[in-house]
Amino acid sequence: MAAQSSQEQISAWRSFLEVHSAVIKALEKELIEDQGFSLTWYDVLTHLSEASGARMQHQALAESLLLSRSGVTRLVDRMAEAGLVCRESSPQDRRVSYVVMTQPGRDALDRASPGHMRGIAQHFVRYLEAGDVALLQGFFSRVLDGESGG
Amino acid sequence: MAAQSSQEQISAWRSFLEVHSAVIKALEKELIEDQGFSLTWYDVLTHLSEASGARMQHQALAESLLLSRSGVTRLVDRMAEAGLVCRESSPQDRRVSYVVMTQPGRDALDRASPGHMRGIAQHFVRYLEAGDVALLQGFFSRVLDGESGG
DNA sequence: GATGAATCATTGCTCAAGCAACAATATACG
DNA sequence: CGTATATTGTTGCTTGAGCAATGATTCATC
Repeated sequence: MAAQSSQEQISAWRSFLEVHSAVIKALEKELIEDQGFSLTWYDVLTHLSEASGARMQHQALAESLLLSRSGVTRLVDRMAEAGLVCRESSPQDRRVSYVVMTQPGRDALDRASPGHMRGIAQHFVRYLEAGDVALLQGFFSRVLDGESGG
Repeated sequence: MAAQSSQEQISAWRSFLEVHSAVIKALEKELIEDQGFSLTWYDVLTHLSEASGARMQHQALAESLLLSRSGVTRLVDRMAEAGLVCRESSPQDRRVSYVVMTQPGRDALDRASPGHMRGIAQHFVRYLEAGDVALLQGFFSRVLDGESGG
């Protein structure tokens, strides 16, 4: 690794940023045009749909979404007003309140999913060549392992 | 490519997002602690330092930074107030105003750069293994080529 | 040369997110 | 038990960004 040009590595980092920005903007635009909600909302619905009972604590949701707790509070406010989720307080611990996906939330996710998956395929996955996936996953895993622990 | 699991590809996309978030947050935190300004400011200074005459039109800066023009207007407002850049109107075309890096801006970039490069190395580059850079660059280039044109 | 269309930067407004402070509740420890 | 500490979600405040509308200027076409 030491022999590689630092220039190229920095350039890879910059490209990483550009790719992220370009792809995110394309996906967000499509999602909003098609379904009227943002990638963040989609993310919430996805995480809820994968959670047991379609419910998560605010805290856990914040960690999953890489958002602050206050951010999640307001995010859930908006999504609850739109009817996609609702809150339920826990009987065991009266501090916590769960975010629960409603049926309209499930419907919204089902409606949005195919198009969004197509978007990911079109703006990201289609540029992957044979072997890229494994290598990317390896790299990403190393980063996430390393960064989560410090 | 068609034979690859769609599941794995989506997973790669998700990891991409997580990596971006984790690394950006780490770098931003370090930069603010060390120098008191954000990644966006750093980006502005970098782009200016690479431009001929250390000057760019708002328009060009917006495109480079992948930001809106109004965003750039306010961004430059703040950076000008901090003394890192200043504006100069063009005599040829009186609509355009250039953003010019000041000496304090150059100094700030020089102070920030080594630490930031170290940060990129530590949070991103160090996880690259032999061959990763070329392959990543290939992939990123394909994405950027494809996405810029449509 | 004059008039309509396009381009550039700015401004008003809104929105989404973070931080710090807070209130309510739970846990630990004497 | 009772008190100190920690945790959970919320709120006030600030910040940074985008969209749409605006004003100033340039370009194009007649």
